[in-house]
Amino acid sequence: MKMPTKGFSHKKPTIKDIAKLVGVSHVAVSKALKDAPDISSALKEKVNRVASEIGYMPNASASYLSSKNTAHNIGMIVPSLGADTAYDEAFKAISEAAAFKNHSILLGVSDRNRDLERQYCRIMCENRVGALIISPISSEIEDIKQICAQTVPLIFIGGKVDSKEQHCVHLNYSKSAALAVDYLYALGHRDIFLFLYHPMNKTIMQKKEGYEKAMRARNLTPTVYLEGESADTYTAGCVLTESLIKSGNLPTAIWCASDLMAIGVMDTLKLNHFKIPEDISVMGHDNLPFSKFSAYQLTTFDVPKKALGEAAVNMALTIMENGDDEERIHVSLEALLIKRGSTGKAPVKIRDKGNEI
Amino acid sequence: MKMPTKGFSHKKPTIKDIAKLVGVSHVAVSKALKDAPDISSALKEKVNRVASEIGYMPNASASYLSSKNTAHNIGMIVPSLGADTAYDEAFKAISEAAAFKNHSILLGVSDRNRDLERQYCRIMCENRVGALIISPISSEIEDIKQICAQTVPLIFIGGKVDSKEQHCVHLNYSKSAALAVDYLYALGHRDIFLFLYHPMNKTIMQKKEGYEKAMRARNLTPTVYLEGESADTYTAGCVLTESLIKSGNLPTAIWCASDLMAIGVMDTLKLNHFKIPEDISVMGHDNLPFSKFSAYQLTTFDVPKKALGEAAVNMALTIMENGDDEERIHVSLEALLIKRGSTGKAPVKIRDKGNEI
DNA sequence: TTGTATGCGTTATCAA
DNA sequence: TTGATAACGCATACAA
Repeated sequence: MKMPTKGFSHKKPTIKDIAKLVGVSHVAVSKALKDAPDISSALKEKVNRVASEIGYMPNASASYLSSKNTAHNIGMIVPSLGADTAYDEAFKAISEAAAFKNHSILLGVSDRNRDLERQYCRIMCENRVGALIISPISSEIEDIKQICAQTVPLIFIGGKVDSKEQHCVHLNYSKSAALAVDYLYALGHRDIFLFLYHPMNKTIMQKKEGYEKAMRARNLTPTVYLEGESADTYTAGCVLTESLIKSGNLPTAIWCASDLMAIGVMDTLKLNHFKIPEDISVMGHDNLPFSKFSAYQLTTFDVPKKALGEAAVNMALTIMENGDDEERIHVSLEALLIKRGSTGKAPVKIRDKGNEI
Repeated sequence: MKMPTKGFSHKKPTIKDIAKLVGVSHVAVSKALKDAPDISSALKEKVNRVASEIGYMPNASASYLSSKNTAHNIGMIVPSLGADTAYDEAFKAISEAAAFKNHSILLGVSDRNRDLERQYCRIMCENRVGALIISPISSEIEDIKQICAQTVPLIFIGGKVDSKEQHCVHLNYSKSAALAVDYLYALGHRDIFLFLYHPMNKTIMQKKEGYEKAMRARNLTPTVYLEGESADTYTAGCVLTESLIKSGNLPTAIWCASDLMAIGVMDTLKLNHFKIPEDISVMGHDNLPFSKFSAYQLTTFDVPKKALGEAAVNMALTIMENGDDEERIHVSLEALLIKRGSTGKAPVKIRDKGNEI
């Protein structure tokens, strides 16, 4: 029989211990601790005093098990947390709102690994989180739905899922595409390329289709390049740009599917003595923290990360309080164009030979 | 009586349901599910088949309540997750190792708010995490210790706590200071400033003292500037640099306590037509993702974030498996100098009037 | 205003 | 190899 010196995983005081010390039943203590209306304030005071004296700490597992209606945690699964995404901000919004109601967040980073994502789903289910906020790594969500069915309500966030059959906070990326082409066209650009990366999920497809549609609507030829993986779009931007420079096939404007990719493009252009935006305009997407640095001044789209988190956590809390009824909640958010110094008027020589009507 | 259509927070299958269907006691099912040696493989197979058929999902709360020795989660509290820190990487290392053992991470972001930090400590305790990995916002950890005492073992990470009485993975920042001065001195710099920000916690103090000691050891005069807050060190870097430019009091090299601050410094210098590193060298600390961008090429210190997370999670898992014995575990990590283009030889005119012996 | 009895889902102990 | 029973800490319905 092991007896840890520090007393962990050993005997923590329970409401029964308090009950003994105060001289009442553990039921009275339970009620007193949660400030029930049918307990005398004298007893409440006594109970609370003794509780803090002996270092009583409620046991969330026991509480949950006993009263089945109140889950104590919220789950969240994201593909990444690092510089390439902005889920840290969404997490902060979620976590803060949850902490306010004494819930905590179980966070899993799937690292764009399907097996890990499923593993986290299972963990969340076993922990009976009140809701699982998930930005899936793919639009194929059948396996996720199957794992969590009947156990945990799902809230999908991000650009990959936009179904009326699921709760979701959806980011509309096709709108970004329309705005990007609009903006560059107004600056005189006719030769606009789009840089994408693998995998070709719904997020990327929306940008691609939105871009192609907007270009064709103006009688312009869409040109799409695809390179690299979502885990390292910076390098993809560098590689693409270098090959374009070599082939002498540069447009007057490049829109990149991610800020990091745009940074790679700008770095490569500058190394090759191109001026931004005088020679070429560059745009990104996501408004990541470094985009505003004066060395880049990247024109980009701000995705409302905080609003995303807030919408999601509100859904989660609603579900946890009122149950998950038939009706699916659906929130749609759009990115906002942030104009900075990386974009400017199209260079004159190019504009002259452009296909203006 | 509410009956949620989707069946959440309602009746999930339990081992008793499996027991009924298979025709054995729930105890046999419990054992079968965990592959106990004293159960026939025939029964195991049957049980597992039925379990997956009816969508059985273990209940971690019940499991924990029953067998007190195995906590199922690990807690983690950090001051921030965003671009100004690098805890996302540490988190990933921790989370991955934990998921491997079917543990999940309860994450709290204190946002450098003391009340929130305490709130999260309480939540972690109520959830009975097996260990709490915390990077406290201050070196004053008495309140944290008091809240968690007897309930949750603490593992301190980062530069703020370096006590033999606590488990900790400590980052030694004074070593960085020595290396920074060493390196700049070897490049010919004699006029080296240190830029710091509030609050003056242990992390900052280590850099300050290490720097001053190293400078004095070379008969150089230490010059320390203090500006802004940890939440926005970029602006602090800009402000400090502008005022130095105005007063014409620029050194040949500046070492900043954070990369973000160094970026602010570089941006401001470049806006004022200073060349880096020809006119002035700039160094940072932390090797954040943007430091390597070719527009900055920031010489900095890489703090071993992954190693930090790995050391911490190993401690946590050890404690969860073997209990928390008397002996405190102590790991010390040092940052590694990353030489890039933002530092170079001291400008000649300055070197001539420098105080060389 | 307080107490008794019962149950939540699982594991541990011991007996069969 | 399996099963009956008790226990984990707390909350609820109902009784006192």
